[in-house]
Amino acid sequence: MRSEAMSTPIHVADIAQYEGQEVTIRGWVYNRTDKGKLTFLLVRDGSGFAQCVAFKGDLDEATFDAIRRIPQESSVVVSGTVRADKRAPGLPGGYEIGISGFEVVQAAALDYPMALKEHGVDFALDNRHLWIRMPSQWAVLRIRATIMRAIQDFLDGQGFLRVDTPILTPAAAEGTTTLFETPYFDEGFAYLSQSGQLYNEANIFAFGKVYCFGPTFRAEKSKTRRHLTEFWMVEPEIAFCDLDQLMDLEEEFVTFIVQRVLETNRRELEYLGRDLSKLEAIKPPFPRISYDEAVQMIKEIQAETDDPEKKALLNIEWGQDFGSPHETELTKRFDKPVMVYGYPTAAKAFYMEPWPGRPEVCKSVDMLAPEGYGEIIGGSERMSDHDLLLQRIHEHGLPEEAFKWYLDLRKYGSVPHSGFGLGVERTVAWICGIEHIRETIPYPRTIKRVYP
RNA sequence: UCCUCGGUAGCUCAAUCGGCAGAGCGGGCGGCUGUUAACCGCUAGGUUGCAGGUUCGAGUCCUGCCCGAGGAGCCA
Repeated sequence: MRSEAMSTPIHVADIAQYEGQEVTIRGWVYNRTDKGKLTFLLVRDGSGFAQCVAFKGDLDEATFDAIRRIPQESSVVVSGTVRADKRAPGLPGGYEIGISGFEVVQAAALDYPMALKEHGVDFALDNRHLWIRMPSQWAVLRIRATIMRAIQDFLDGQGFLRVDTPILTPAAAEGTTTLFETPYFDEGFAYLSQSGQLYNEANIFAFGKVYCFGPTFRAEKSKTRRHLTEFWMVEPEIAFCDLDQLMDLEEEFVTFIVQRVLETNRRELEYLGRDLSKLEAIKPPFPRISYDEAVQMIKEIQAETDDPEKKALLNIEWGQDFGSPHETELTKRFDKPVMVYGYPTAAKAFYMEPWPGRPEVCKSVDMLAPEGYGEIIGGSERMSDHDLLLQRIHEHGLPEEAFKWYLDLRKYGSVPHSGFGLGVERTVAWICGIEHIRETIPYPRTIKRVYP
């Protein structure tokens, strides 16, 4: 056995740079295949997966025997010579290590529960702490990290200042959604934030362009593949910005994120089987259609549908918000995210600016991802007039006292301003092309799950 | 909260009309120099979600309950 000190410690991701050299990797045995006098170990080290090959004739008996018996997921230190071989699986793959030295850090217990095949969702999630070792989950979470980074790089590069907003907040800001409640000393109760937007609006008057980026909580009993009770949202807010400028920003932002993932994680996308051409097509301009046009399109789609069940689901009258079936059918007509603007005022939050000359419509915009992934962005131009905002607060039955500071923003130098929120997990699901949003966050929280 | 589907070995699933509880993977033992979730032989492994009921006999039929899934509503 050659001394480990003689070989270079490397990360599997860089394996191609070391062809012909003696190297050492430290990691875990993802899979083992025995073949007579030959044993293949697929070893992962966090940066990638590399095949290591042991040939009985090259090793002393004790070492070969140790390799042959090493249980799946054991932690190991492997040294050997890197060689190119087209047959070698792995990520990146195409290179393998001919084993000359082998050291066991810990032999894993034999009852490792994750098989190298499909698992039911419930079992996989019960074992999420182990599931993340699988290459599919590893790929998704690496792409998620790229997206988190791209979000910050884009906004920082555009002159936005990250200003953090509180997670513990006073009573419901919008009064529409159910919030998680927690006892708060002598103050009664505090609530986990569902949005940093109202604080962002205060922050732009100090910093111009800001964003907040953090976890968000919704206590709604939503049981779908698009919902989590804890999810991440980035919310930019911009002073002196109208709805058109907001849509310009949104499409540049989403394009930047998608292109960054294509540059950084091509390998991961390919492993996931993502159709890269669909992502490469994501470039401005994105289609922009009014709510009025969208309703018209949905009615046309409904008329063309033969399936009576689908026909019923697509029922819509002007004034109603879109449900998931409407969004799905609408986005199937486009190969880029589509921006739907000008929703009915009654269907949206109280703080949205009315459409000039059409008070029944407001200056809101939702961005719907293609391929049926649904809404990834909700945004609007915010109401800038103090008296109208106060009227809306009353109309919505909201406590004026709680909004005193928010109304102040319209007293001391009010300006037209706009902002939006982008849901990170839905964006990850769309870019990765995966079905369940719960695979896009390391430890998903749903109505039925807070473990592990 | 409502609708639909599901719960059988550690995992993924099968079990015909109500008639002996099965397979593959994973584990153990053995074989094979190129495996890609290898393959071949042998082997261990069961409170069929829970509680009742019908029946000579229930994984299967009936009643109630528990748990899970994804869809509606709500939203990102």
